[in-house]
Amino acid sequence: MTSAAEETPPAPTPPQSRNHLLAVIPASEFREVQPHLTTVDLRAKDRLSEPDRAIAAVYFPLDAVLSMAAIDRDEEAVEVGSVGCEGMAGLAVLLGAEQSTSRVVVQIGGQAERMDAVVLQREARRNEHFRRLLHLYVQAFMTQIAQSTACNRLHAAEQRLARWLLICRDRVGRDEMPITQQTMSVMLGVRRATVTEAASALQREGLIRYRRGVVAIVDRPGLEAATCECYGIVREEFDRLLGVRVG
Amino acid sequence: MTSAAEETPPAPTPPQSRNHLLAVIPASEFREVQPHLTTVDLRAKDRLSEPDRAIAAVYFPLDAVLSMAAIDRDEEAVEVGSVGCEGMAGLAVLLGAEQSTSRVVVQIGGQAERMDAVVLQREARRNEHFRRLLHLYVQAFMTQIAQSTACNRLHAAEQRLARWLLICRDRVGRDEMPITQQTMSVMLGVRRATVTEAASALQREGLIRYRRGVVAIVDRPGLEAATCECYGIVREEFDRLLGVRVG
DNA sequence: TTCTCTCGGTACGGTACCGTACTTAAGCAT
DNA sequence: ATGCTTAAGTACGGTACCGTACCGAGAGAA
Repeated sequence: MTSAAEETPPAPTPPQSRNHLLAVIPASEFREVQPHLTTVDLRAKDRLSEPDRAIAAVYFPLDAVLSMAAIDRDEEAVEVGSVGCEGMAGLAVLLGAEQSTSRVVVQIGGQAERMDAVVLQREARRNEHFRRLLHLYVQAFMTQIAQSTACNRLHAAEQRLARWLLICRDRVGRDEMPITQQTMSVMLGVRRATVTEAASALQREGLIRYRRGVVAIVDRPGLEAATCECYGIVREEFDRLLGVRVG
Repeated sequence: MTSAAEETPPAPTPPQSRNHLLAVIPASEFREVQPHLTTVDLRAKDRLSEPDRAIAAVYFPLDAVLSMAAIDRDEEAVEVGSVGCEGMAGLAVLLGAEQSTSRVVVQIGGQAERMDAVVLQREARRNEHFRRLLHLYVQAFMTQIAQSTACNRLHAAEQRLARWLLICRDRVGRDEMPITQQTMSVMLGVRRATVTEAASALQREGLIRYRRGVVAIVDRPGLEAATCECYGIVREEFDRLLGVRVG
């Protein structure tokens, strides 16, 4: 979205999709997949799949951000990974499982392409590039979860909040994000009061700015310096595997 | 290993392999895969793959237990998942990535079947059941990591130690395990002193017994009651996906 | 306007850890 | 036996969280 479209020469072709996975498969395969995609509007807090219930469809976010969360039986949830325009939610379907133990919720509302679960399985079988790309995404997503496992054990709340904000920013593609401290506290697995303390520290350092229900990143390099290496490790791995140039 | 083998009728056929993934694929496919397997002896602390280095081979443990660990750049490691006779180490290869950001170390020495990385890719392509099974294992392994992400955030060291011991026991198939508190502290991402405290609490409660370098589970149901639900959630998911009846 | 609801700031005691460091003891080799 | 190496127990002050609770303020609705 450049502000002066007529100055820059037109891109060779406009991307097939705002979702990166759909954008980079060959045009011939995209044409096979496209008829099975439905663009849907997702609202924050919508639940797209529940633990131990069949997954009806997979989602390729365009500008929505989804969150995969593991839950305790008392509904206590912690985010294990997030999905934006770089990926797809519903990997269990791809891997031949019809359900998973985690929940997918919409974290930031927006659009996504929806595809029926059985259609995904069929298309992944038929289209080699699509299948390969999705498999690489599985590996990238595992990297994300694995790093969070370590991060949750080793790093302080302020660092993890900084990481979470950076990840979210990359997914959503904007510096300003509609999100409450309550939501962040659930994602990070800490008290809301801890988020307040960490967020006000980051604001005091001039890295973010926030008001009721909205957080904005004002100094991205500074925020990257304030977070742990987990952010960079995962980001580089996404880049290496998928060539995603997010953010 | 029953003590009176002559009393029980012989099993219909002896299993193809002590590794569950290799055991349950059809005989015809196993015959294709078998020539590419090499049984190797692994010693504790051996490293089978390193972050950001090409993965040369995948491993199907027979009685060894492997550990996948995410690492901080200061060599600080935390376990993100473990692999025993129910699984395979080297999933990145299966998914088309030639490396991953984590390290695989031998946690408990023993035997494993080794298969060349490129051979695995070829065999997975050729043998449908093998491929499907491995994909289900990827999903199960992701579940394991995801649950650890939450567990590391929500549960106390004593519960997590109990869970770790149960998982390890299931993998190794024996109640007595050669493992030091130092090792456990790294796996759990806590101080050794914290492991000492948690382990002596479990011993005081009569759930485990240990001496220098060896831990034994003496009351498995009790230990299951002492751990968090994460253990059961992951175990049930392995069972559901792979029909693994471990332990 | 005012009402209501949700969001964010703050406080207070409690605790489960942490880093560090020293001691004791087990197992092994000489 | 003797020593050496490594595992495990213990201690002590410090801190980053926790649970809970209350309060003020922003924002949309009446």
